[in-house]
Amino acid sequence: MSIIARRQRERTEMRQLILDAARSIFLEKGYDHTSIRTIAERIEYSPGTIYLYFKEKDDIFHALHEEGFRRLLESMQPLLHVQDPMERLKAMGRLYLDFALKNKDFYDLMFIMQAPMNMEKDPCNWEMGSHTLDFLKSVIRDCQKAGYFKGKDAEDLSFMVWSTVHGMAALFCRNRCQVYENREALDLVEKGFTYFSEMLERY
Amino acid sequence: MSIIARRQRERTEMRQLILDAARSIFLEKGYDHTSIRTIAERIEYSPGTIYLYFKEKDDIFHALHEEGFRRLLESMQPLLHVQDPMERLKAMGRLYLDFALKNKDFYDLMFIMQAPMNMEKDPCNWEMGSHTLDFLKSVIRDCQKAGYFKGKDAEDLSFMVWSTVHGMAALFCRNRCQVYENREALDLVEKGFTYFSEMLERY
DNA sequence: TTGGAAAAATGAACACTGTTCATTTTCTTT
DNA sequence: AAAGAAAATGAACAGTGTTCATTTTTCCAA
Repeated sequence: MSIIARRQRERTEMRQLILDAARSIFLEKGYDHTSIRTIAERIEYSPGTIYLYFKEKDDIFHALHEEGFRRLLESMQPLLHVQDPMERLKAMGRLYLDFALKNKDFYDLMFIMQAPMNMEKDPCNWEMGSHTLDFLKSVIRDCQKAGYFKGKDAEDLSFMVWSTVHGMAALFCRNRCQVYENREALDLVEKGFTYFSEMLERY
Repeated sequence: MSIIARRQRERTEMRQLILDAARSIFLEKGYDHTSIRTIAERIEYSPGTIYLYFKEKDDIFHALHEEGFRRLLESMQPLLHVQDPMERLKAMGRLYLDFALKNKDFYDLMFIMQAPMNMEKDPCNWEMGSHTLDFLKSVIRDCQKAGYFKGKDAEDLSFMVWSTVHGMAALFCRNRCQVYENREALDLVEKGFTYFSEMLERY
């Protein structure tokens, strides 16, 4: 019996080996400019071997997509210690932006990259995404119970809030902040989010 | 003399022929999945011919990038007839979003795609982009003169406003609205923008 | 310990990509 | 019609994702 167990273990180890190499190269060169051959070379295996562990290149992408969502969820943990709903909402925005700025390439992978966005193939991540979104909606509803956002629809509001932080993250990730000459991108995001927080609080 | 003139004319006609074909295929299959050979085949020329009119594939991208910015600027024309600054700001957001939703692929090309974002190569579009941004800032300053956004920095505010509409457009373009199951993406954007407009007005 | 089955890894091959360039075709002028 | 210039060609190169017949390694029973 122990042999099957070892086989299984070695299999997941090999998968992880590929994923680690792939992530490192993706984050360096981008998804499109990373070839299977390069990944294979990095781990000192032949290109064909990769296909024994992943059906296609997209599968590697999806595995990393999943890792990104796990990291995002983890980074949201501090929210559990914030009681006041509006403070919690603002903290959530901050943590989300922090994640994006500090994990630029993971963020790109998760929310910007043009990848096969089909629920069939990536049910786990859709679930994690949905959970995060559900959490956002519930925080917004808590705010409403506390007197904010009277008469607004929580779902529509959640989309607007998400759009704003995503917008900043996306402009940052794809270097569009450069149109603001002589301005530090990080500073723009910082100030922009501060204003948005104030707006939310007064809405 | 007339022959040189015709030569010149034929040259720009050929460029346009290539651009039209390229745009049509880009918008259908996306930049990465459009090959030079496909474009050549569409216009019934050999692949090599393309390279007599464009140094490389990226050059075609940049030409379309420019066309996109021309279209965006054009679609902003109605703003000249809106006097009230806050109405003008809201109208600007609407027109921007309309442009993004109706020209999904142009928008993607202009604001999302990971393309060589270097000012040296694309000075014209950086200029157009800067102008659009300058206009946004000036509208915001007009709002401030009318009593809105007291004590805020116009540039930082412009970044926040841009981020929000861009965020919606980007989530739309890259199919991330799908996490909202049973919701029409266009409806989310519509409601989201309405809320954002209200927030702006009260800020 | 050895034979053979099963699992794992290989790398050549296929059809595709962007790009280059010697060759051929077409046009223009003398 | 001949010579020269401009335009178009398509084969070739080095790269891509992916497949699969072949080889190597691992395993267990005899």
